[in-house]
Amino acid sequence: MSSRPSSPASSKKPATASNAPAANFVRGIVEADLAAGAYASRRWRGKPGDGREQRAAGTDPARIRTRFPPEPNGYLHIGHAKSILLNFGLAREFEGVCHLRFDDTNPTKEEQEYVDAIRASVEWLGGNWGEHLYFASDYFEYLYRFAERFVEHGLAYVDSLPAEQMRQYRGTLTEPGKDSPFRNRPVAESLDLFRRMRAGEFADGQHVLRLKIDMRSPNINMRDPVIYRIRHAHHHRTGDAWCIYPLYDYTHCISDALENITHSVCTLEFEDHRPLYDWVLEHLVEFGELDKPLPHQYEFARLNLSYVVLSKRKLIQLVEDKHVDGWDDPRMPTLVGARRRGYTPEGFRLFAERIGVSKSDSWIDYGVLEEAMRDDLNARAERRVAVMRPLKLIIDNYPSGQTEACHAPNHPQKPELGKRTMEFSRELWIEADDFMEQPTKGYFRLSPGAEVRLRYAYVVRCTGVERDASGAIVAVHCEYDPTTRSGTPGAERKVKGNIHWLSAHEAVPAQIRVFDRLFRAPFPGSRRGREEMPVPVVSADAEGESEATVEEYNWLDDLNPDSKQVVHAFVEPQLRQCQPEERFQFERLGYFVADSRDCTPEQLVFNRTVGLRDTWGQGGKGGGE
RNA sequence: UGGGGAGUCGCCAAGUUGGUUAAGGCACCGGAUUUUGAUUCCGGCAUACGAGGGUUCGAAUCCUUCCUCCCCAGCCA
Repeated sequence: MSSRPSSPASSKKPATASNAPAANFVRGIVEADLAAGAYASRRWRGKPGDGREQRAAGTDPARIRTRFPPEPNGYLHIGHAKSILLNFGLAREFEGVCHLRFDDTNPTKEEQEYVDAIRASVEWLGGNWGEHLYFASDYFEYLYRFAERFVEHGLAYVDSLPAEQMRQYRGTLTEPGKDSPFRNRPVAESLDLFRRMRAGEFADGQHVLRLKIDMRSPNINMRDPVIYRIRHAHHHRTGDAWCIYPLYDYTHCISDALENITHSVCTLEFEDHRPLYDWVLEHLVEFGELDKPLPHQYEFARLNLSYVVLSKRKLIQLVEDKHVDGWDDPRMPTLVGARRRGYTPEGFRLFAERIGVSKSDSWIDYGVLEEAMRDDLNARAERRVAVMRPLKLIIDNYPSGQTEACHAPNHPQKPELGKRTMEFSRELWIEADDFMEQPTKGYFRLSPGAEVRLRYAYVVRCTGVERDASGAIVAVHCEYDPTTRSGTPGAERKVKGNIHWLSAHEAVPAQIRVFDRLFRAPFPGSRRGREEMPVPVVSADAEGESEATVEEYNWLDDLNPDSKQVVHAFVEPQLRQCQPEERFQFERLGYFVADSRDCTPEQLVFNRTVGLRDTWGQGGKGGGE
């Protein structure tokens, strides 16, 4: 970029993300596959099916098929947004289809409530799965039948080793495992046992079905992975029809194949599972159960965001220990939380486009997400006026009782959005931050003797302040210059300071909830990124999803005690007509959204989505607040 | 010390059949517009591609040694 090609045209910014997607390795793979016609021969009968069922049908109209496969055991979060946008984005970009598939093979963890919440969040983000809403539990019969095939071919066996012993037989990262004594159980016996497992003759944990691969493989996933376990548990969709449930590695690849998925995109930690994914599918082709071309798995780096925790365990703890007000608390990194906060699907799309997709573990600064939201909101949100910390301003030379209409554009760059009217009068509310009795250097708002423009109205000069008995300022006095009214030739008069205001007689009270990051450290629980680490190392559970931080002390110690403030503000009267979830920019303050739960015409409640960029105080806190 | 991955500007990230001056975004720094200290605009911003060797007329791209980080030992996904 330091170099400057001679071509003048190239000095212009390229097209925006939306119409010129950035290159990434997954797109590259899809393009190459398409160019080679790798998936052109696939047949599709209109719904998932095995090789024989698809074989009879016509060509698959979808050029590629991807899928977003959540387990319905919790709420989706910002990390999932990356995956959703990638998978649905690829489908849209390449004339394909993206399926929404619930990976519901563990009945003890999954609930209908979560499938509903997940559907709503994916839909909100713009994921359009059309007819293609599927459940791994829809494939239980196929999975069972295929499992019998593996047993029949001598490639699976029922193991009766207790869990603890099985672990010992598995070996370690550096030592090979050894064969289970049940490994060479006769096919007929395994088949009989497996059928009786299904029939419910055994207790949980008594037997499992394992693939027979290689106990000495350096890849632990290939050391005879368990593919079925006994669980006498009620499943949210299949009820009590089954008491044996297939495991992820066995289920996922087959589900992909049954659904004609071409590109199965998942996160990095599954790289080691890919050989197993291929092993299972290749054998099913040999058995005649599936046809080629087979789906392929590709892995990308999951999202890590500074100042945010995304592990399920931590999110649950935040909610259960009441550090937040629920899963949709605007401070939560859940999609329901982000939505309530006022974040937009379009903002997420912009964000996803900016961070890209690669295989290197990376940490995205939270500011990148905020900037993406600002960019989206700036372009779309109508402007309104709110005064968050009201201070009375009295215009001594303006007749008491007189009012006049001022006109404020709803959007400075979009005149077609029209204007709204604000009543100007003698007594106004201004932002307490917009007055300083003893201004610091560089401050160009109101101070004794200083001039400032009241946006869309007049230039005023501060003449003094009024105090109460304790000496606290209760009002600021000023005089206006009648020749400077906005929209008249006199408005040419330029003053540097430009502040917003609300007429005291028409200002409407409103509650505004101001949120800051939930954590004050960039990597909660880690010493990284902190100048001082006085906190001693505390325990960290071994549990947790793979989140890239090593926990060196209690992550809860990094909670930001001031992440939520409730202020009693005033807003302009037309806001009484706002709809839940309607978004605005409150001029000079930031972007706000009418709270989806609590905002009513009688009691207005707004959430601050994100502040405006503030280069004055230079620093995250900004000049305001 | 087994296997699988990754290391390109402060943060992301293109680029890898080797070929003149290493895309782009975000951040940052200037400057111009501006009735939001916002937006917009214009300009700047890696002799450098984890480190060391080597091959070559020429390497981020090939070879080699080394270093660092991430993932894997659930009857979770």
